[in-house]
Amino acid sequence: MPIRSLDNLDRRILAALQRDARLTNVQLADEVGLSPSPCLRRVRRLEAAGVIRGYHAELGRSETGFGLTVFVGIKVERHHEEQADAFRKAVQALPEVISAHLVSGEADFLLQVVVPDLAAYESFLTETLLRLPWVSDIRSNFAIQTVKQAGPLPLQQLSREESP
Amino acid sequence: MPIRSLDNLDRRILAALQRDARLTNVQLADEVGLSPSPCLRRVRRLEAAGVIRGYHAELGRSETGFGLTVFVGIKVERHHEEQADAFRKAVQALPEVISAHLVSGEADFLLQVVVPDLAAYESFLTETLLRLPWVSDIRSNFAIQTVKQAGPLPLQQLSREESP
DNA sequence: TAAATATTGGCATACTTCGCCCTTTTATAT
DNA sequence: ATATAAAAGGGCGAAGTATGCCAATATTTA
Repeated sequence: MPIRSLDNLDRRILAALQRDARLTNVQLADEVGLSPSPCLRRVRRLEAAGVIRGYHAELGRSETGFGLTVFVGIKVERHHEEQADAFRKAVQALPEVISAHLVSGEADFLLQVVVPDLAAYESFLTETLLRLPWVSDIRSNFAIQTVKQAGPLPLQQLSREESP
Repeated sequence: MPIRSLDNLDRRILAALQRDARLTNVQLADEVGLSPSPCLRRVRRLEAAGVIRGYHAELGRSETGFGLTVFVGIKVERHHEEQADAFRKAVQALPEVISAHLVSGEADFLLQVVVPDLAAYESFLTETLLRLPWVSDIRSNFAIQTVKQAGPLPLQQLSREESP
């Protein structure tokens, strides 16, 4: 599907939709300098190619009752592939975990967890995380202050020569 | 502005828009069981109250040329408030940093950085991060695999009694 | 340079948004 | 209980939007 890479118009479309996913196609077309028809076709193509993975409302965490964000480093016992896979699936299924990565360094996995408060985190830690199999160590790092959140991918940093 | 807290309809609206921010108001109204008018009024109210902070396209990272995600722990020299503030502003202004939190634990700040590749990260590290004032230690944790990304806030976990 | 291919723009129809106003429900005070 | 006030829901219509189709234009390839 993704036959060619992104040209300048694509990047401008992506940047605009990343900033405001509810732009009408007419507004978007106007902003990037196309008429609505080709603009919409490009958007559909980007969606089909997996460049655009979805459109999401960004919600205020404290406003929605998630007062606490915790970054959790988890070490697992030297993983055979099977175990690692089971662990990943288990983590993926936890609603409180909003992002999770296998990482290099101190921890094996780095999770971002959102909960209403410390009490909720305590339950989650003891009743869920600590009960996951193969977990050998857990370090909880509490977010004290949010400096930046949900920043856009810096498309303008890409070399301007992706599609000559 | 936020006079009352979220009722069940609000939560269903938020959940729907978090899943798909491009739902038409008619679709959304249908999904939550309202007619379009009151539905739109609720959405506008949620926006005005800061519960909905924006609508964003989620982009594929590798598809857009950001092959490398790095979680960076930064220690700063014992901070007076002024320094901490300057540091926060500096970090906020870096496009490569898509999220940043002041955290408890090992590091003082935890940054999520996206770059095209290791070469780009090397430049960013040496030319930007290491030149920030008051930095005493930097640990780079490379994302090897993404287990979950941009998960929705788990609204269904909230006690169903926020607004009786 | 010609043909093939991809991309753009215009147009028309169906659908959507959103202000206005009325009805219904819920809360408050006797 | 009942009256009253306040809040929320629903209907309607004008203006704006989405999107398929087709012709015109630009780009690539042989």
